[in-house]
Amino acid sequence: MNSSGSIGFYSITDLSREFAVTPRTLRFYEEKGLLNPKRSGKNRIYSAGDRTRLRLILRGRQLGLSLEESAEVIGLYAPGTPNHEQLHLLLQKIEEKRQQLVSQREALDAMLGDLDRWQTNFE
Amino acid sequence: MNSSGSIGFYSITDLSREFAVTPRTLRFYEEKGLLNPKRSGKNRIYSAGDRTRLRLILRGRQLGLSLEESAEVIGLYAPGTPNHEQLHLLLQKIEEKRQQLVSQREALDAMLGDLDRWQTNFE
DNA sequence: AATTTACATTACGTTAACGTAAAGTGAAAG
DNA sequence: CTTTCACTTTACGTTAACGTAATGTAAATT
Repeated sequence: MNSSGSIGFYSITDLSREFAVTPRTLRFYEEKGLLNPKRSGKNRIYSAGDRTRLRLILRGRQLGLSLEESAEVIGLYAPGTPNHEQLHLLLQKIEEKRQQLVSQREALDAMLGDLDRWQTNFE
Repeated sequence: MNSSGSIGFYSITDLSREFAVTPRTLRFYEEKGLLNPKRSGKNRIYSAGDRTRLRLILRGRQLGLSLEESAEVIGLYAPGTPNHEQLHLLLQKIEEKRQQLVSQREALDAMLGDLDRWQTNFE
């Protein structure tokens, strides 16, 4: 059943195609507790919520979050309504990553500086 | 001989302390062809050039370069005078990494957007 | 009925960048 | 002389995030 089931639900290949990851990746995320699709017999059925969750995981990946970190962030939205304690933790995580980006930018500048100096002043 | 040898030369612990890496790391970089210290008997003696090279490697690491990529960039300065073909490759590498940073920033924005939307519009 | 498709589970393999013993050497210090 | 550094080499171990078979099954297609 290729992208056919009732709207709002997806098979494992539906999602893997949409997000350009392998089914193995989705099963792996599930194994790690990041996704929890329903089952139709043995087959996995992903909801719109699962899909959004996946999007967040993959965005986290782009940012250099580990799956464990993504699990932390995503876990915030699992119970129901987010509470303030949890939101605080989330903002912390994000600030952390922002700092990393800044640090990387600095490293880039420094590296360019080094290379310039080396270029005119080799050895 | 703790940081004593003639100025401009360093033992393995000297460098590992200065750059906050373990001696193992320096040996590993050597094994991978990124460093080539002289020897005093069996002991490694690092020159100012080796030290600069190490700084570049570690900057590359901060930027998310693999050791292989760093090797590529650093290799440019190995023979003697850098040639234009090599400099072109270097600029390419750097542009690549800049793009990655941009992409990460976009991912960050997108993620913040998602989270905002989810916050007001949960599940 | 036979084949293909789409999925499943189990489980071993892979890569990067070191960590971590284990065992040995040469020089300096007590 | 013996202990202590500061090193060395050799080599197996570790973690993350999947890849890659191997094998099996239910459903749809031919």
